[in-house]
Amino acid sequence: MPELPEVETIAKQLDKKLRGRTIKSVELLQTGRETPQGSKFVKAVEGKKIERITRRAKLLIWNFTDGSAMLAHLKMTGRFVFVDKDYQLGKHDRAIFIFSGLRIADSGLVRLVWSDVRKFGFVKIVKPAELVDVMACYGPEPLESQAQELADRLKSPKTRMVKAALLNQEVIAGVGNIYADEALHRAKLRPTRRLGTLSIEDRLRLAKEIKRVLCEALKQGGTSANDYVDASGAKGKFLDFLRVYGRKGERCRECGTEIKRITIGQRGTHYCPKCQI
DNA sequence: CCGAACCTGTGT
DNA sequence: ACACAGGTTCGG
Repeated sequence: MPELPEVETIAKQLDKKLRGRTIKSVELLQTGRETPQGSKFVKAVEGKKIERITRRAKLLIWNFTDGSAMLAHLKMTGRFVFVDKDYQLGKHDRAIFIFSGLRIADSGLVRLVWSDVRKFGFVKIVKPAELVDVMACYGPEPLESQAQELADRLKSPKTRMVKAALLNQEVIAGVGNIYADEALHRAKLRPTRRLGTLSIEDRLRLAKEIKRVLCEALKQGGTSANDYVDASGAKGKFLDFLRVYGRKGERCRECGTEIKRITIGQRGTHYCPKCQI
């Protein structure tokens, strides 16, 4: 589900609410997607003080004051949502985190629920050294990099389709299926184009559009195409601004041509056959 | 490189 | 019944 704008939105909300707090207790409702497993996980997180909560690629990073961290990947349907004391447990809830210092008077939000319908997501406790490795294994952060640096990442392998390259987190971090399609439309490039066929201008234009679309989506709190909600349970508002994603059969907002849908790397891929060459 | 796998839910 | 869903990893 969430890509960079959605994960960033959640990271900021969690950071604002939880920075400086201590994880008082954790209730594991369903085991199997946490590391270490079961009671070891509970033992590893309880009592940890949160220094700050950040994002790298599509990973949420809960930095603890002792240098260790909890990584959380939401994959397709993962959620972190603040709930009040009257919250009724849902079928797909995996854990509830309770934080010290949070009172009912604090806008009534006392607990954070981690849920995940499809169970692809995970949380993992890592030591400082492993955290360094994880941070280094991804490509550059698009919102913190110059367009030229991103453009340079899109040179090779020459035979790779540009859409596939955009989905590879080692090339550029945080771009997923929605924003790959949207950036390619804005840059007027077919998703099937091979990297080797892109001119210097093409790559720079694409890099700029990647930055632009991610920035605009972030301002709208991300895109709720299916299940996505932020930590307050609210949907993202960028859906209304999408130009191709999920618009198969509808008219291109630029030229009126019918939006096509093809499959690249087992992912639905949307584009305008007239605007995108 | 491609397809399958991990899962559940929803829409046609 | 079948296609499809914001992701990633693994095997062939």
